[in-house]
Amino acid sequence: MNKLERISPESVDVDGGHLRAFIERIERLEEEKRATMEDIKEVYAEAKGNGFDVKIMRKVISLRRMDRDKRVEEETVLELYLQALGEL
Amino acid sequence: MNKLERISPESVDVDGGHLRAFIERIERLEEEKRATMEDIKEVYAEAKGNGFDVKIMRKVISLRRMDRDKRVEEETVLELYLQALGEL
Amino acid sequence: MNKLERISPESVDVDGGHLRAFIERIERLEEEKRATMEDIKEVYAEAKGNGFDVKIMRKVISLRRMDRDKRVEEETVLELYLQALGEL
Amino acid sequence: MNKLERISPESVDVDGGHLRAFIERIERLEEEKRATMEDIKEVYAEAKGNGFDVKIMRKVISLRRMDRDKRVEEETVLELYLQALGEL
DNA sequence: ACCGAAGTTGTATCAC
DNA sequence: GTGATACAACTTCGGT
Repeated sequence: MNKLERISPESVDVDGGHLRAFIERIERLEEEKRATMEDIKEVYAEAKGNGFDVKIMRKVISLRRMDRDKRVEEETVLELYLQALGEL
Repeated sequence: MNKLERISPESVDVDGGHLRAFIERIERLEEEKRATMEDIKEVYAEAKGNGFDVKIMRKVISLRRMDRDKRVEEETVLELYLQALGEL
Repeated sequence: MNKLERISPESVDVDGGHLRAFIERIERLEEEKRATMEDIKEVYAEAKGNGFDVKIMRKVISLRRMDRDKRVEEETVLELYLQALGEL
Repeated sequence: MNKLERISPESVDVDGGHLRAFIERIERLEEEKRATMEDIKEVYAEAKGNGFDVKIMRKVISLRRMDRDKRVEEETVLELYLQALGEL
């Protein structure tokens, strides 16, 4: 038995091709995300160029995002209530 | 110039006693936080023992926290608006 | 009230007052925790103001915490051994 | 009319329609970004389901990203050199 | 003991 | 460069 085989024998048989495929899918998606983030920055820059206050815009967007999140959470709680009632 | 003096000479004169004091203050506060987290767990356990659903309780508390956060954010936006108006 | 009595829908009487009391105890504790977290941040800020590197401080504290946990674990094992010996 | 709209409406000539358009473009892009992040999480989950270690995968991707950034940086420096040479 | 979800911590990005 | 925001990574917690 050589040195490499002695190290973590159970993980020696990793399917490199399979792993590589996953890695590359993720990297492609991350590149997509990065591009979208660039686009967002550009829109902010354009808005700023039109005299709008970026800081305020961010806050407004953050507030609207909170509203959405809150709505989702409310639905989740409702579902939990209904489940709990069903189990009584 | 010897080896030690070449390595990050500007950080050689760290005031160890001063640093230690900061570290210990933080560690004391972290211990305090840990204790509070323990207390919270105990209250959840007690509530569960009284027939309440911990998962639902967590969601409810999360919702109420969101409400508070949203209120704070609204105030922040309001302040930003007032600032922006003052600058017009 | 036992489990069976809770089954019929008309007796789905969640004790709101009781629940509210638990919720409020938890929220009070969470506020306490939040305040402690604020304090910690302030100490880091103060340390930074005194020229210390916050990132490194965090590392130091993290290492000391690991050591502490390790020491506690070792003491637990030791106690188990001692108990076992006492029972021989 | 809500709280925010009540503030000196007559002297604040923000172009609401224009602002709204910017906000909505950003929100649309953020939704796109969120969807991509979801996709990434799904790929990780699928990889995990195939027996791969997500934590290690993240490390691998992070290392490859650093390499890529480093390579891009080096190319940038190289271009600067070439430009400088061209200007001699 | 593991899993998924939630929360926390640490780091990077961004606007000023 | 600094403080604030957002993201990524890690830990915790309750349930199975």
